[in-house]
Amino acid sequence: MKEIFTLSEENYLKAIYHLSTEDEESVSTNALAERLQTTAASVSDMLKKLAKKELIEYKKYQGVNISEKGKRVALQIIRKHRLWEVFLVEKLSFNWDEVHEIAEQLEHIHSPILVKRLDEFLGYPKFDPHGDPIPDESGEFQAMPQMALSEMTPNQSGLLVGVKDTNSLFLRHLDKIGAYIGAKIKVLEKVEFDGSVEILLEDKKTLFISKEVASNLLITKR
Amino acid sequence: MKEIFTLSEENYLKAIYHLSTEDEESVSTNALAERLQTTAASVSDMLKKLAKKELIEYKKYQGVNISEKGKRVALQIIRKHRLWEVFLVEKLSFNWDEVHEIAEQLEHIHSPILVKRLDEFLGYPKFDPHGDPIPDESGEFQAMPQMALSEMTPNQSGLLVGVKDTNSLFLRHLDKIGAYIGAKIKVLEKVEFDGSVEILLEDKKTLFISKEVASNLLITKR
DNA sequence: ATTTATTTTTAGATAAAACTAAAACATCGA
DNA sequence: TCGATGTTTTAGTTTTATCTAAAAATAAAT
Repeated sequence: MKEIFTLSEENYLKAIYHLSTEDEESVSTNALAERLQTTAASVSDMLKKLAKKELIEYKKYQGVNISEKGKRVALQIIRKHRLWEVFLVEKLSFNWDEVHEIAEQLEHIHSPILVKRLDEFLGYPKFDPHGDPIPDESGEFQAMPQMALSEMTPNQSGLLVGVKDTNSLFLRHLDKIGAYIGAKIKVLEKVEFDGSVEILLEDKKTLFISKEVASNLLITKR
Repeated sequence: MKEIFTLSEENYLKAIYHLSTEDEESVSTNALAERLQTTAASVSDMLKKLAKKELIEYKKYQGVNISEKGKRVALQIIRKHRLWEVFLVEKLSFNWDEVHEIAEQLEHIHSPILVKRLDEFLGYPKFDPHGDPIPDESGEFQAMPQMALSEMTPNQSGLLVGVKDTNSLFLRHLDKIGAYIGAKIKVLEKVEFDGSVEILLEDKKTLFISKEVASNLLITKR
């Protein structure tokens, strides 16, 4: 007897989950309204609904925290989103900057068996094309210790494992400079003046990365 | 500037299209209500909406006919439905009796490029797992001349190219007796008494097919 | 050709998810 | 501590897609 949620409820849950992992604190109404491109009033309405279904813990004027139940639901949606992204890139040869909107739709397809079969078809991937971990059926995922490129010091090196921003313009910029998930990156020098970083990419090519870009690249050591 | 339709509108259009190809005449409100498991009142409401968008031709109390525009939209949804069914069966190893409900959801994903890539990935299939033709991007499809097995006469033979009913129980019965799309079938004898048919399947095995089953199997000669 | 039965449409309500405007609450600075 | 400011909630609408009950139109039957 699997409980079914509406498109809206699913999108709210996902947003609440993401915002609560970004900040440690409870999520504010305004932050949600901003994220979901809607008004605080609409958010308020929906929060009452989600609280009644025990998907969130909510006290008026105090912001929300996602409940265990809510987290389970959110992680399954995220699982589907990321699996579909892998499918689109690996099987349908989409570029990694083109898959987000389509996956936003596909993530709401309800069929546990479909997800299972898709996972199998894709060879049980652990990360999506942007380097984000894919939760398993019980919501567990591997979180590697990672840091932003902008926080590394000269002579440290590691692998590019993820991006913070998944904006299309940003991703295409990465394609252009030859950076991809899995690439080896070594920090050569940090420029005091503008916060940019000089790196060695794949032991082949040196280049300068702006502060903005560097802070959106996630690196794991070895 | 592609016009977007709601889930409901798409489901109505598809139902109207299917009902108008089944009967030659215009589609009645009640038939639609029955098909969509809703009330005549709801159908009446929706018909006004679809008519205003010029997706159907509608005169009060006279039933509906689908317009050219409506047909275009319906055929694209049907295209998506059937492509996804091929994907589920060919790539995710679903059985042909399991794919309908999932494809009912997937058919509403809006992304022309996705459909194109999926079609390519599947090798431009012309028929879905039940033998139904897949319309191309402009809505054209190959319609083979076909007849129900129950209408064939002894000694005629042909290939099983489709099923009328896609009910799960029926399809699993076909699996059990070894009948599949593409199988060669020769009519040996027709039994007067109960309308059943004795056939030779794949030049290997003879068996009796009930009248009910025979009338749901579509055969094309040679 | 009327009456009866069936089908279809309208009228009025409901539920979900959004909105605007206004009221209630919280917080921070003086 | 008490306003000023900003945040959040409530109240009242709107839109979409339903529904039930009743009215209107069509079709069937005597």
